[in-house]
Amino acid sequence: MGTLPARPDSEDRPITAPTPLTQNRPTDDTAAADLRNRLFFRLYQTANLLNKTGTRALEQHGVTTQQWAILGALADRRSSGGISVGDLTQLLMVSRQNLTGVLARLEARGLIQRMVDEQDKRSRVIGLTDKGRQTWADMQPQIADFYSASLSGFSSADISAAMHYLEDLRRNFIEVERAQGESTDRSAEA
Amino acid sequence: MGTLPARPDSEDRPITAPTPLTQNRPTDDTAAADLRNRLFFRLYQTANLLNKTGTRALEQHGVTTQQWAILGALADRRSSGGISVGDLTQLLMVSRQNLTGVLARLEARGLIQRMVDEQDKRSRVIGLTDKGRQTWADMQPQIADFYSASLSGFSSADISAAMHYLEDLRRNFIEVERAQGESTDRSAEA
DNA sequence: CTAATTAGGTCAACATGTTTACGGATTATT
DNA sequence: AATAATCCGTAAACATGTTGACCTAATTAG
Repeated sequence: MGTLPARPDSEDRPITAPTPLTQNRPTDDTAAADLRNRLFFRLYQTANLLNKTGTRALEQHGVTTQQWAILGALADRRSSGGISVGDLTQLLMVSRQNLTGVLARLEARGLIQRMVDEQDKRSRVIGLTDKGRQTWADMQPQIADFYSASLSGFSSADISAAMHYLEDLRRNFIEVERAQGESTDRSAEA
Repeated sequence: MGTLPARPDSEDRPITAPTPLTQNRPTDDTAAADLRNRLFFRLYQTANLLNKTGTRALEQHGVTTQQWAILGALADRRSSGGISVGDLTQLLMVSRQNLTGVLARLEARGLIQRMVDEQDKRSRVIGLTDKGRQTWADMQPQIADFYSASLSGFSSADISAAMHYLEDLRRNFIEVERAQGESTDRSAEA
């Protein structure tokens, strides 16, 4: 490692430089930009780690974080009747094409099943199989351990506050996504 | 710990068909488990959206969020002499093999260059090319717009607090990762 | 009853991430 | 000097994400 900069350790510093465009003007502007840079970089890093450590925590069940999220959604009481693919894409914030692949893998393993919705025969209702329910139950100890380890030092208030910030961020992202879709004219209808 | 199934969402209803679920009164345990579930699910959703909207925001530059992160790290003043691949993997929290691919793409586009470190000839020093510096400069307006839109409604204190929570979470994840590596004995190191 | 819309599947191309494994060069250790 | 450890590239297999395009079936709007 040696003398090269960029130390992710302890009290690390900004990752991206304050925009060189604004030149050296150590005003509130550059400080604010720096703060924003760090926030998004933290989000990027933390998300990478969530997938890595989360998948490894459930390694013995052969379930990735994405599959974990899907199984969790299906295990929810409110999903007892099953969830349509469309609702799932909106819930997980991923594309339909991507979800098809993950669902195919889960179906191949016998954890979920696809049934035609009798109300709307275009729609497929995704639901847990008995094996899927069993797998979900088996996962709980590892999930609990993962939560405890990952939230070490977090009080209930901390968790609540963190979730609140993430929720606001998510909501803004959704708005950004909507605006981007508009400019590119993807689903112009309103 | 909680033994009830996860509920990725509690506020956004539009998940599935109307399924009234006025059931047993939630104890503190289930409420705590619910809170944790939602936090991690929010993180998962938000990360998905960050990559999606972030990449699209920089679409005109053909730069993804990952490349964005790398260019930002290289543009940092502390990286003026370049960054080693090893430092980059630690900074971005991704594997070396993954980084090789992304760096190859950036190098093919002429945005970065790899040089042999004269101090340690095993090490490659990654640095921005002039074209990379120019691209980074060109990206700044879109980055600023993206930040503004994504952080709409966030005060400086909010950003700071959100970053703090993400940092704590990240630190815990790193600890989890270390523990996982120990148990599986991947990189046995003290 | 046509016509448009919607719900999903599928296929393809691509970028990103993981893992295991091997190899080559260099540096550090004994 | 021989051995070990480190840095990095490469390869393969896999899961995950994106986009675009095309297709089928079913529902809905005219």
